[in-house]
Amino acid sequence: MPRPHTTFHELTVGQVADRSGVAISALHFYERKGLIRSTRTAGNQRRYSRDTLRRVAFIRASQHVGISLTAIREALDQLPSERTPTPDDWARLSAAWRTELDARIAQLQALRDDLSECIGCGCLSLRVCHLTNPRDVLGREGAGARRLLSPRTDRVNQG
Amino acid sequence: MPRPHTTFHELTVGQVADRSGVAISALHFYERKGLIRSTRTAGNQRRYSRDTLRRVAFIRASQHVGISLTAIREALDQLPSERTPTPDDWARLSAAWRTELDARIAQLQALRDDLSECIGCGCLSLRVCHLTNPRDVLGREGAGARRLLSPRTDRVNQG
DNA sequence: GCTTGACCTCAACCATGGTTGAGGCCAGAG
DNA sequence: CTCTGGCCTCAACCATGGTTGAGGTCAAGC
Repeated sequence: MPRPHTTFHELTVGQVADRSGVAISALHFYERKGLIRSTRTAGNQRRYSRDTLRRVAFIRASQHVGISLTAIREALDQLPSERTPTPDDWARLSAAWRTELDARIAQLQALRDDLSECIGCGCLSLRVCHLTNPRDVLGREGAGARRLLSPRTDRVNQG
Repeated sequence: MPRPHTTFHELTVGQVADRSGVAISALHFYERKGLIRSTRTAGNQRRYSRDTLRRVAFIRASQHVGISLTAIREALDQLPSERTPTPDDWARLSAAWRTELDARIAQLQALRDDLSECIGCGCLSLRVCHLTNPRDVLGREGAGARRLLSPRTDRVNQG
């Protein structure tokens, strides 16, 4: 079984796929969309640096929270491009995501509370109900958050 | 301006669109997907009963929470088919949705808390972190929840 | 009886987030 | 030196949630 040659610090696409639990096709897709990067061997094969595993984990985690790839890409673009991100760099991103999450949780809670009122009055339909009059719910997420949680095949990170 | 003839209890698709803030094309789409129903006039035009406004409001509200049309349809299928749903019928649905919402909020909170830990340790990537090891996050939502909140054009229910 | 606007159907198209398959290259092992 | 597994590209396809446009009908009003 001819296995591709790699140095200690490089991973093939297959290795990243195995270790991250993400399909090769998805990795290609993420690369096309600018979420991850690779170098190429003389034979035109992709090689990923180890921190790609972190990036992929970050991508998946973020998707779980309902964030679009575009938004995730924008977040990742904040990472330093010319050095390997430090734990501190990741911590900054995580902190930003926490804020995101707090906001989303607050929205859901507001919705839930409105819904409770609606249960009381049976009004779930018109003008009275905040739920159905959501001009005050906050900002712009665009389309594309495909799932809130739990995609069909989830086993990110075996190792 | 020839306006379609309607009785007091029937609404044209245009009226439903205006009052619900949902595009006519979306109403057609919902009907194809079985989320709403209409009768037809002799001239083959749709007529909606008034509780369609409630249904549409329910659909939009549910979409805001990230629930797919398929799931919404299944919920609506629980409504009595041969009589107009009562406030109580709607209350039962709303209660079910509240449970849904509670679960989603709990998920997001768990994710957020994991994330906070990750910030502490800078681990956001591998095996250690619950966030990236989500085999325990709960159930099956399938694909398709397109947005968590706030679509681009939100003005449901003017009247 | 013609115009006009609201409505109809059906097919094509858009974006997101991917997967699948065809056809081909590269490299290590026998 | 060939076989084979892993990788490559590119195009097509899938689902969700719709929108857009072409071409045609229906009915109120002048």
